[in-house]
Amino acid sequence: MPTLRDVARLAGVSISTVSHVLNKYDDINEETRQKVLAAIKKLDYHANSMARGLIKNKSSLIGLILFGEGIGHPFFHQVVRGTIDEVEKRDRNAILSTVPHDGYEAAPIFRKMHEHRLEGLIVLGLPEGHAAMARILNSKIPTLFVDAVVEGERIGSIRSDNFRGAFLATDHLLQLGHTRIAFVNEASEAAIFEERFRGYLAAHEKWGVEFNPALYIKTGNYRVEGYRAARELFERDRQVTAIFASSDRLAFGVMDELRRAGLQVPQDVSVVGFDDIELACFANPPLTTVRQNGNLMGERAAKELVAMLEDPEYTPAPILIDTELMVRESTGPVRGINARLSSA
Amino acid sequence: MPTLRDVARLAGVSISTVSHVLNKYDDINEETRQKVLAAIKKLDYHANSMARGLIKNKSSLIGLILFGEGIGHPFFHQVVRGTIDEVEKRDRNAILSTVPHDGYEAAPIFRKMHEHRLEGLIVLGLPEGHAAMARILNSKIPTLFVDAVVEGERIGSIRSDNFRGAFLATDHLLQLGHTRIAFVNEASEAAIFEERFRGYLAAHEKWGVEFNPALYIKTGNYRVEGYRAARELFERDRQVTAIFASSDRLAFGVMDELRRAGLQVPQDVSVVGFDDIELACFANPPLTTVRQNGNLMGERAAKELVAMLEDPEYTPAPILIDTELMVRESTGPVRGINARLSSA
DNA sequence: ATGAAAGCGCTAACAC
DNA sequence: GTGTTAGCGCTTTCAT
Repeated sequence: MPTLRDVARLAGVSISTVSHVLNKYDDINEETRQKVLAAIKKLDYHANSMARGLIKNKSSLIGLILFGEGIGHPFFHQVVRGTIDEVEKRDRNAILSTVPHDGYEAAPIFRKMHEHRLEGLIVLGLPEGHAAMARILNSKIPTLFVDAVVEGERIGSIRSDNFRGAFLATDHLLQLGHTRIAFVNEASEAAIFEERFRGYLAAHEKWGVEFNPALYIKTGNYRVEGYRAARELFERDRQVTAIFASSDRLAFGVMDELRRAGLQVPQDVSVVGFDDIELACFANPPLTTVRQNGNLMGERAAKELVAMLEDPEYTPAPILIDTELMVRESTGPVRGINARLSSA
Repeated sequence: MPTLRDVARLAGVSISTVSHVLNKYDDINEETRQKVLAAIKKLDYHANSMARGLIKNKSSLIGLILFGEGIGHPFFHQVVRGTIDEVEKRDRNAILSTVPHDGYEAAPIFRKMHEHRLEGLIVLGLPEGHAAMARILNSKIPTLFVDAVVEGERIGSIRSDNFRGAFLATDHLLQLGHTRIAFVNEASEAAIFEERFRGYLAAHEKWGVEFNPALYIKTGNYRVEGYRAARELFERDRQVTAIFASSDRLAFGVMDELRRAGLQVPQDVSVVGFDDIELACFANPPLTTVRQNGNLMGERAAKELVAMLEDPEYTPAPILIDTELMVRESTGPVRGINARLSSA
């Protein structure tokens, strides 16, 4: 690979002149500039970012750390895509790392994070209370957390308006006349699920419908767990007419069980999800769900992180991204299902 | 951030002694070594990989370039995950880049690839004949192509055994008594789709069933296109009893249309997909499909690429990953559907 | 407007 | 065993 020296030699100028041309200083004679440019082109010269980074003490590298399922989670890959594209636009690069599960040895990631002098971090899916949190905060690297509520200097966070999303979903069901609305929530300490629960509660309050604890189930985040949750639900209370799940995946699991039990959606039971993953509109029936704009979240995350990097004084306030209820065909007006259930 | 110098000063030794400790040379007195290690720990020292890379002329960075849908494609994120994990194990880092579509200005990516002195490239979803191919080959950077057949020095490629997968799928249908088996194939110049077509043909030949060109449809890679393809198929020939789609997504689209037309799967029409994405087993009915082991492909890709980086003489032969037919409930024995169709 | 030279943090060849 | 030193490719004063 050619170096500055080679370019300088070919152009018949000094090394620093070439550097000035490269860095667009305006103190170079146009003629000289052209000579240099020609040499650069001829040699197919590309500045060595390691040398540049070494002297400027900047790597231009941003770490994208995915905890848990990460990229496998249908919602996260929207975020990842949004992030990557934005990071690239801002002339930086994203280094991807995954921390599959809690027990996983995350130390190598932190080592690399320091060795490569990552300028900033974007963190997805970090479970509340995970040991990594302290290490990240401790690193003093500007970080943007997606879907986690963290505050601190040079720390940003972004999440959907989960409260409003869940409120909208529940309100929609109440409006359709449902009063026995179950909520299948992901059992995680993460604030976002707590927020969704509060939205569910708030809608009940608005309509003066009392919350029935038997209708609240906490579970995992896989489809089968939605399936099992629905089963347990019907064991607890056979009169449920609507189920709100805290993710589309869980909602699909719920529908699996409903189908197995011979119940029709939405005639017998209405179902609402959360996320609006690609599949939601292809489900049978198409799923009514709360849309999270993952791409936008990824973009904003990258944008705010880069803003922090470019202004050492800046710490963004927590960012809330609008959610939107997508009404499709898995929800309908309440209808008695008692007859069918008791004869089943 | 502390430097080698700081460590050396604190430990009361020279800079090169510290370097030797770091690089695990065995010519250091144990006592000295401990002093140095203590200083490193105390200062929380982390070697600067830019300085190291500069001198060693190695960035330890691998570019993961996603063309088209990339990460959004349900099959690719398995591959991405496999790649990332393996790359990390081998003490390198993956830089992610996306080239959303053909018209997209890919130049910045190539610039960065050179500036960061990427040691190797893993390329996913590069369409046949894309302009980027020449630039990649031209860069002389060792590259591993996933799902593309490319040969060249320091170039590797990996793909599923598409021929066998398609053969197995078609053979399965023929064995069930189907003879009018449509094939909905992604219309791409990519060799992998050609291979699947050949597998389809080969199974026909094995059973002495003649290929009917009217039953072969080329289309896009989105679900709606599977939907439309199925529609066109029935306009061409109402006696189709089985449909093989070149991706699960297309298969889902096909099933959408079947459902709309009031046809039962598999009683009226059998459907087989390709990929075995997470969703396949949750479809209704669960989809019979050809499994591609994306994770394994990602891992192998990373492994082979790193092998190339570590041995400058090595160029791997094209790699074929086994495919497997997952028989689920979307396929069943033939049954006449003529009656239903003509009365429809 | 251009060049000489110092030095970013590290490795490696060579002294001692 | 340990230290000295040159230099990786670049940016950046500071001269001229």
